Amino acid sequence: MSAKTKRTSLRDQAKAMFRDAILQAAEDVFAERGFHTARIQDIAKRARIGVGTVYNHFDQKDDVLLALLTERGDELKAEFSARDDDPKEWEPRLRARLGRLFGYVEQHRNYFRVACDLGLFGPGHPGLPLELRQERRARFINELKLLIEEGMAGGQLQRADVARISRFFSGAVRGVLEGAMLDGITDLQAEVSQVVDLFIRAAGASHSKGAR
Amino acid sequence: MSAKTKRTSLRDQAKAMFRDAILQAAEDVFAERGFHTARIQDIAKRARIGVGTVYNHFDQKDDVLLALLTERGDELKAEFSARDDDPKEWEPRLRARLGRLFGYVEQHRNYFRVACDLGLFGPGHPGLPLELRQERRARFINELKLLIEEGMAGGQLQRADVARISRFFSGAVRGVLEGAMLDGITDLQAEVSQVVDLFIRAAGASHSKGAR
Amino acid sequence: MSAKTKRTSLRDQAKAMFRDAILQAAEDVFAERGFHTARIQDIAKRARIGVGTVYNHFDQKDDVLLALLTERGDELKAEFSARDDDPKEWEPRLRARLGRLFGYVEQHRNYFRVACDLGLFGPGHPGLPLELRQERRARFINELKLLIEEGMAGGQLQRADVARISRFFSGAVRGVLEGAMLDGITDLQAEVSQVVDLFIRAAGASHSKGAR
Amino acid sequence: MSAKTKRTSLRDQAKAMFRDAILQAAEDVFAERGFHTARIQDIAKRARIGVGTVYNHFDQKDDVLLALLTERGDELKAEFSARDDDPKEWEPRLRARLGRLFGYVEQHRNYFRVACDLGLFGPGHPGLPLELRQERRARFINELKLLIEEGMAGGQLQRADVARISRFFSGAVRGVLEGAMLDGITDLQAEVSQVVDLFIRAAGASHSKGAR
DNA sequence: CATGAATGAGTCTTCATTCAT
DNA sequence: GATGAATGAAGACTCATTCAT
Repeated sequence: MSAKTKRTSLRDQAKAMFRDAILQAAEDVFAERGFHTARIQDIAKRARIGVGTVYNHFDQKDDVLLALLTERGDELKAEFSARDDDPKEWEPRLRARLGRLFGYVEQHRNYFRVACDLGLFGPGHPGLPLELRQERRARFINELKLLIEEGMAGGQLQRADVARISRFFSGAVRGVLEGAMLDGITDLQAEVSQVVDLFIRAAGASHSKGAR
Repeated sequence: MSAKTKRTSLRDQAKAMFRDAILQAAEDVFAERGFHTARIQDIAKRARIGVGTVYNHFDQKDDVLLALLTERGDELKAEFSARDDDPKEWEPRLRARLGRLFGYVEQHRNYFRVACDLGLFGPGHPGLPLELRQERRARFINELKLLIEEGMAGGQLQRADVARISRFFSGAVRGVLEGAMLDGITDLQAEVSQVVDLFIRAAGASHSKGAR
Repeated sequence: MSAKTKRTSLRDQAKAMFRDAILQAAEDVFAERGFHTARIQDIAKRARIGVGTVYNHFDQKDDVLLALLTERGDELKAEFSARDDDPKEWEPRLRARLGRLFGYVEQHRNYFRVACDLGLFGPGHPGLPLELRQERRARFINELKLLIEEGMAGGQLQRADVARISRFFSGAVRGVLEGAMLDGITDLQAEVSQVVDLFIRAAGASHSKGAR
Repeated sequence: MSAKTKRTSLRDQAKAMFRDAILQAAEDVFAERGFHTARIQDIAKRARIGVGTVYNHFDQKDDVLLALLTERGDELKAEFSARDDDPKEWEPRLRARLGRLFGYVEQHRNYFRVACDLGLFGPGHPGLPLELRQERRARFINELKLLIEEGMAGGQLQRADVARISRFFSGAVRGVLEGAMLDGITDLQAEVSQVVDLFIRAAGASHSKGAR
């Protein structure tokens, strides 16, 4: 049984390796050429495998993108999610969580470019499964809304329309990340504190400002 | 000669009408289906003309997009540009200019969606003429940078890294516009004042805050 | 209006010519290589047109076959159908109708081969729309059954299980046609009388035999 | 040596079992989906083995079909062939031999469908090795021709063009078998006597008819 | 020898572009 | 200049075949 288990395990490992290689290659190719312009052949070549192999792991081109957005998106969300060892105070917690988010983006720039293009923040490129586009955006924005609501409930942020604030803030985050990468800035971490500072001053409660 | 001039003029008018119809149709179709997914035939059908006619006015599909982004982009930029009758004070001037920007977007939602997708703010969808993407973004961002620099020079904004601030602010503007449209908000004008308020509080000089 | 009518008519004519050329080419190519082995490219080349043109007239490969079987099948059935100037007597009528059928097959050998392959008589090649296969066969067999029933009602044929007789006879007809063509016989018409003679002797009423 | 012989024998048995399972699966799958539409994978799955195993027993897909047609065809021919204990009289002998043929078809319906499709009687589906198609047909038709010639020589059948008669009769046999199966008739044996009766009346010598 | 994942040649189908009317 | 059918290059996807385990 041990032998069989081991063999199966090896197969699964190999399978996972191919799958990962495909996703990694897709990440790069999609980022470079865009989803529609990218050819399966390009992905296969980048992954140093045959075209058919891609189809052994994914039913269609769309599914490669879907898997990429879903899996990397899960990781991204996991980074941004609250953790037990996060600071108790709201503002430091925001800094910590956003720091992890920026860190993940720094490590997965190509995924981030693709995800932005495909609707992580905004409406996303049409001509793609609508449900996918909406679900992607909702997950990130909702997480952000909850965080903002916490801030308002805790008195760190002024009471205001949460949807409005989160549109403003999520946009700012996107602008900072995309802009920084476009401007050739490599240390995204360094941008975190500025974004948080600006946001706190923008939406923070008055006494918070007075404290400065 | 007068007759000839007149006839030529009529021809030009007719020509311009076709051209406009094509651009309008392209705007709608690109917004609905995305540039790559949209077919020339779709645009022609929407414009109620033949495919060949599109090619009488544009050399290739890319050029339709190029013209759309260039011409609507010029209009957008014109709206956002400073005007003689703008308020002299910096903050009211920002409100006025941003108000016109939001107004234009409200009137040309489809163009805005396409432009966002193609690089008005960010890197834009790859697989398109790079020069176009960069030029688009640059024009808007530069205008914004100038405005921000004015604010810093005039003391209305804290001295800071202009590029950073403009990445933050341009992103926020995009987030508010795209988000509001996604959330079904029809009166974009109503969002202007909130965006400016948040921005002023975020980046404004201390006495500015105190003044509130 | 006349001009427009004329032009439309010309266009329609041209359209029909392309369509016919495609069907004719398909008939030949399908007969030579079989439906599955035939490539759209082969059909296009045989018709001296571009691949895309095939798709301007038919949605998919299947539809070319469908149109071929339907249209030629209609013609075939029309030949076999009763006509006003057919002899009143049953047996001469059978000879006349079968004669026309054989004549049509002689003129459209390739269609006949394809149709046989695809279910004119039998179950037809699987992997094709089932409804199509069944409908094709039914049309011919039903016509034959009616004719046989007439013969029984009129006393020219012995009373018997119509389905059985028609299976026997339709098979014989197929065997004679396919076999004759395989054996290199060019004058199919000459086979008609033998088939009818055999059939009459096989299934004819006793007095019919006695008459001989 | 005995041990080795035995072991080899077991191996051969096992090998034969795989081979048979593949042919049986192929028979079913080809009948259901048609040769071209059937995938090796389908056959392997139906045989509950791996794809590679199919290739351990057959060089290519074509060879599976070839073996199927050859081996089942041999069995079919063996059934139809004359046997020592066949009746001495020609007509009863025909009944006996055709009875065994129908019996074999009843037991191997799927093979029969495939064989019909691929040229047991007629030209068969093109796009396959021509030699195979012709050889298949020839074997059955020749056997039939010999039988018919015997009948003519013995005076049971009218003197006539053997090729013509055999085209008629082989077609009728095919029509009865395929038609009966299509019409859902399970007892093919019951059809034998009717086919023979019809054929004898059609082609039998006059006194033969009178004898009835 | 069984296995099934890897492979890439082969096809259908789409759609930007051309051009005769 | 408008039109829309013709065109063929390009790309997604399939599946027979190979081969490492």
